Amino acid sequence: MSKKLPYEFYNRHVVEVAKDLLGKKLVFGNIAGIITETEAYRGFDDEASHAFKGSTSRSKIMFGRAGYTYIYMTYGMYYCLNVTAEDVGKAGAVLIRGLKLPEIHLNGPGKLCKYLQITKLQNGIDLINNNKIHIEKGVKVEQYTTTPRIGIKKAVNKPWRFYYPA
DNA sequence: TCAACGATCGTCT
DNA sequence: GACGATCGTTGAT
Repeated sequence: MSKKLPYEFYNRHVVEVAKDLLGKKLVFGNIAGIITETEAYRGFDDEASHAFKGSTSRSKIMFGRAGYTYIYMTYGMYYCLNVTAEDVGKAGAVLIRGLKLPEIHLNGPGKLCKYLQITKLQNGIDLINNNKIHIEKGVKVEQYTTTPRIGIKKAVNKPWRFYYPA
């Protein structure tokens, strides 16, 4: 039996998906860790989202099916790992900002992708039907903290960042 | 074609 | 607390 999270987990409001991803187990090839920090980005009603102004060659994956990787380069130096959410036509993505590994706690999306060797080659991977790269049921999260998102200049008041002490 | 900008991070003050 | 590195994406010519 598979422990992979089903399509129904991702095909919900992106804020709900972001909260529920806390404590889940991200499997990325030979590396696996617990997700400790996420941020939600939503099309149309979220000015800070890449998808706010509609679908582009970069953001079109956010408008597609839920449960896919969305990876992009930022500041010319770092990649960021996202997981798409919500139904086809409704853009949504959850930025994975923190990951707890047995040997190290990765804080920050750039460091996380550097450590996991994530590049845009891994963009658009189906997490529901992939045995190397997917997300599984993890640990129970007793409580978590909600704050505004980090590193953006638009929609700074939206409390769509979630994390818990690991 | 081209110029401005950015969901970051390490380093310097 | 402030700043520079570095380059793909975007929207304007």
